[in-house]
Amino acid sequence: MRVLVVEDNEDLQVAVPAALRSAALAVDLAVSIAAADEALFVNAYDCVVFDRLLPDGDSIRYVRHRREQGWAVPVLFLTGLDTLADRVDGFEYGGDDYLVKPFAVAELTARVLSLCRRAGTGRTPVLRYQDVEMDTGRREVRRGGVLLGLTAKEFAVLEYLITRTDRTVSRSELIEHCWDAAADPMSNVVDATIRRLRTKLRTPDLIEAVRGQGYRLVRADGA
Amino acid sequence: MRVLVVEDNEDLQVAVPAALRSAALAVDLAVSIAAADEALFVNAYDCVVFDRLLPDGDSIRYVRHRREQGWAVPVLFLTGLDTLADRVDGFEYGGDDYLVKPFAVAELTARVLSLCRRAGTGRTPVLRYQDVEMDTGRREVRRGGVLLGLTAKEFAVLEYLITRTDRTVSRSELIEHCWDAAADPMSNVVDATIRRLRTKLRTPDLIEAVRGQGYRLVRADGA
DNA sequence: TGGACGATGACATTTCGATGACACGGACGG
DNA sequence: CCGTCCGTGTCATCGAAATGTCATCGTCCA
Repeated sequence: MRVLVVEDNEDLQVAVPAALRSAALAVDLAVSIAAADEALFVNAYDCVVFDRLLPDGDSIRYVRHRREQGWAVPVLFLTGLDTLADRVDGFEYGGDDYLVKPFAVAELTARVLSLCRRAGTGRTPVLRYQDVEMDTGRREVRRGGVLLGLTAKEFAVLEYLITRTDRTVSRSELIEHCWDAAADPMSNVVDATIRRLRTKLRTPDLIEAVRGQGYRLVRADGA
Repeated sequence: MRVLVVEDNEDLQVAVPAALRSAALAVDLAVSIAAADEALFVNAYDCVVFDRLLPDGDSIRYVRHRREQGWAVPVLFLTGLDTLADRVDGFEYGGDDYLVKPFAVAELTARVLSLCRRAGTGRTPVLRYQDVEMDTGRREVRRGGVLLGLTAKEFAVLEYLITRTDRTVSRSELIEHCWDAAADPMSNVVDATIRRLRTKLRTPDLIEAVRGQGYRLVRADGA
């Protein structure tokens, strides 16, 4: 899951991405509406975190504008203006959630995860595939009850695959959703991550490679 | 199925063809309208993906021009100009579909496949010929319910034949639609692929050779 | 009966995924 | 502040699968 954070406050520019990354999200940062527009132009995000007030304007106006054109990516606004009127504005103008400063980064993380999930295959806090259980809230994965120590990237990739069981997912799709803008689409990062995942899962063929297409988890009915 | 991608952005020049190829499409690349015109003159394509803005002009003007001459190949425009007015323009001037940047390459692939299919046998998700079923979305082929492991080329050739049941398809036509520009029309790649297909289909005469003409699938009513 | 054409199988080449070794950088603890 | 560990990305290499090439054989028809 990939998130764009649009924030001009220097403290939050550090804290917010850090918190989201530790939740296995890929995070890009933009410091203005113009920069955000550019990033949204180039990449596919699963969620956007907008500060209300940015150097080049009020982000609500921007989001409203995009919504009118059918843009559907979930948005969470951060704001210090905590009046009820503003809160209403946030929702009316295309915001999906709202967080009033000061806020706990943990809370932000939880809300962003929820928004990402909402956009995807219907909010499931615990994902299952055969005897693999992913607790997306705690960021824990168990295989047959045994806790596997997955890293953030491994978690992100497995989550993406597991929410798309039975579908083949291309490398570029994985890069697009599990890595941030710094990722090189030509490298074999995905391969490397898949390999580490397979090792930790202790069953290499749980994740199947589809030659020329990508990877997939096959819905195994009986087994 | 063969697709022409017209794109001047270097990142997309890599990513888009890669994604389409992984969907078993043969892809050629042009970097300008002039190059595209040349390619369209020389080869037959099942679909064209046009970037809106190219170094030598707006591709919409070009497509409109070609449409006026009766040109009917499906076109998908990629654009960053996401105003409603532009969207309308895209359709009015001969575009069959429209994708606003940023887009997920998976989405692009899905739309292109859909356009290719629409142009052919009118959007059939599952193609059938006798007891052969092709799931074009999933890229799977079954014979009497049994999954056959077809490779990308085999799939492409069978798909082309099956959507033209009862018609004889020449080798050059197959080369043109299932291979990219690098293919040598004099070689017997087609023969080799047909042979492998026959083997996997387990019935050699399912694909019939027409001496001096090419190959065809015959609509067998009783059998 | 000879020649053109398709079928076939062996083999060469290319492509792609798997793998392990290593490099880099940030986090953390001493 | 330094050293170590861990997560992550990169690279070279290997091997298997896919694809392309070639020589040969069979067959159909003039």
